[in-house]
Amino acid sequence: MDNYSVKKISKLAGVSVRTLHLYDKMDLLKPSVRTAAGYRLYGEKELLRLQQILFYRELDFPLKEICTILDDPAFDLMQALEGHRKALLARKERINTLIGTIDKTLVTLKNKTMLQVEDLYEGIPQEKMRAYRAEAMSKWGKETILSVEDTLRSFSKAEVENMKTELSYTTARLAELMSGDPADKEVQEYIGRRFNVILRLTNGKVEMGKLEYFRKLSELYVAENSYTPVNGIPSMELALFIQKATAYYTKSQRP
Amino acid sequence: MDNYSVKKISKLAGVSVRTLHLYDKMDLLKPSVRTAAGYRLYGEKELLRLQQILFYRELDFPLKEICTILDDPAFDLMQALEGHRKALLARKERINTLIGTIDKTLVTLKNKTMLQVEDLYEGIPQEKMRAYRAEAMSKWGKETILSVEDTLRSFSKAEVENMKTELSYTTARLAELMSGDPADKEVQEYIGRRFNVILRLTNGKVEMGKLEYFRKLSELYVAENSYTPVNGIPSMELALFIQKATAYYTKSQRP
DNA sequence: CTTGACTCTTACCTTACGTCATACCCTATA
DNA sequence: TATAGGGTATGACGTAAGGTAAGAGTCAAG
Repeated sequence: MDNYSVKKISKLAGVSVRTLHLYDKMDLLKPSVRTAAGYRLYGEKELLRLQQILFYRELDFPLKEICTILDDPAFDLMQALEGHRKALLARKERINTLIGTIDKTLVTLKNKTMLQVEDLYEGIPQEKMRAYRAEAMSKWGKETILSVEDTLRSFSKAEVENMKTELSYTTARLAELMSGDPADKEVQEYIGRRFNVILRLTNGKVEMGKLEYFRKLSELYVAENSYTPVNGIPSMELALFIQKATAYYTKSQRP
Repeated sequence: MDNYSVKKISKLAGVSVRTLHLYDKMDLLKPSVRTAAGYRLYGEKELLRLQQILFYRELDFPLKEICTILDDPAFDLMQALEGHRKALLARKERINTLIGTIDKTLVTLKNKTMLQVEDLYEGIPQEKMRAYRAEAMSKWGKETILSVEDTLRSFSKAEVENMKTELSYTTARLAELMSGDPADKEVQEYIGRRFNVILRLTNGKVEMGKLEYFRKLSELYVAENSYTPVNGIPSMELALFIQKATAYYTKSQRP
C-alpha cells in the first residue's frame, strides 16, 4: 500500500503530474509519504480523495473551495451545491437567450437570401409552369402549394448543400429498400428517422398533395431539361428521388 | 450612428468595460471611431461583431482564434450561426447533466441527514404522542399525516436554519396583518407570496387536515414543555406561528 | 557503470479578465 | 463661471489553474 508514484496516480486519475504538484503545494492533496529522495508516494486513501476533488472540479468549483469542502467538517456542502445549482441554471438561461438571438438573426438573414418564387421555377417555361401551378392549386389547395413553396424557399444555401450530399445516399438506400417488402419495419423506421430530406421538403407532414406536387414538378423538370439544377440540386436526381419516394409512399399507403 | 460609448456597449452586451479595452488592444473589436479626447465610440456593425465574439466565447474558443475566424474573408455567417446553435445546445445538455449530478448528490446528502420520525416528536411523552398520532391519522387520513412527517423530515439542517430566521419575521408580520381585515388584499398576497414557510410545511398545498394537525401538535408541545425545540425551531414560536396561521386560515375561509 | 525513464524544485508563461491608481474629459447645476 | 458627479484612458499589478522549461538528483535494468 501507499506506493503510487506521481506518474501512476496521474495515469490512474487522468491528471497531469504538474497538477499533483500543485495540489500538494496548496494542501489540497498531500502524498501519504515522501521517500528519502523526496519522491511523493500516494495510497488508496489519497486516490479516493483525488476522485472527490475531480468530482467537484467537474462541477466547476474553484480548488480553494474544494479544499474547504473536503477539510472543513462544519462546511455546509448542501448550501454550496444549491448555490452552484443556481449558477448553472443561470448559465443555461444565458445560453437560451443566445440561442434565441441566433434564431432571430438566422431568420432575418434567411429572409434576405431567400429565393424568390421565380427562382424556384427556373428552368421551366413560364407559361407551362404557371398553368401547372394554377392546376395544382385548384387540385390540392392554394395553401398547400404556397406552403411547399415557402418551405423550399426557406432553405439556406448551407442547407441546400447538406441536402445535396444527403440526397445521393438517401436515394440509393431507398432504392435498395424498395426492392423488399414495402411494409417492412426497417423501411418504415428508415423513412421516419433518416429520411429528413423528404420530411423537410414536406415540412414534417407527409401529405399526398404535397408529394404529388413534387412528383409532378419533377416530371416537368425531367421533360424540359433533365439536368437543370433546382435550388442547386441536379434536377434529375431530385426528380428520381421524388418519384421513388412518391411511389413508395403510395405503395405502403394502399394496403 | 456610431455613437455607443464603452459603457453603453458594455450594458447592451453584458460585458465589462475592461473587456472592451482588452478586445480593442488585441484587435478583436476596434471602436469605429475615437473622439478627440480618445474616447471609444462604437457603431451597429461593431455590436454585431461583438455578438459573434460572445457566441464563440461562450463556446470556449480562445479569443485569438475568434479573431482569425471573424477576420477570415471566407467566414460564412449563416453556417457559423448554425454551428453555434448546435454547440450551444450541446453545452446546455452538459449543464443539464451537471445539474442532474448535483441533484443526485443532494438527495443522498439529504437522506443521510434526514431526521427520524422519533426525532420529530422529541419532547413529547411517547404514549400521548402515539395516541394523538393515531387519532389524527383516522381523522385526516394516514397519508396526510405521513406526508406531513416526510415533509418535515426532508428539511436539511440548513433549511431549518433559514426557517428559523424567517419565522420570527413572519409571525410578527402575520400578527400585524391579522389585526386588520382578514379579507384584505395585502394579506392575501402576503400569504401567497412571502409565506413560504407554511407553504413548505404543507408541501405547497394548504389543506385543513394538515393545518389542524400542526395546530394540535403545537398545542401538545406548548402543554408539555413550551420551549423544547422542534427541528431546531423553538417550539413556542412554532406553536404560536401555527396557531396564528390556522386561525387566519379558518377566518378567511369562513366567509 | 551507464543509460533511459522518473522525479524534484524553481521559475517563468498563459488566458481573460478584475482591480486599483492616476489623470483627463464632459456636462449640469448653483 | 466654478464645481461636483460621472464617465473615460492608460498602465500596472493580481488571479486561477495549470503548461513548459531548466537544472539536478534518483532508480532499475542491462
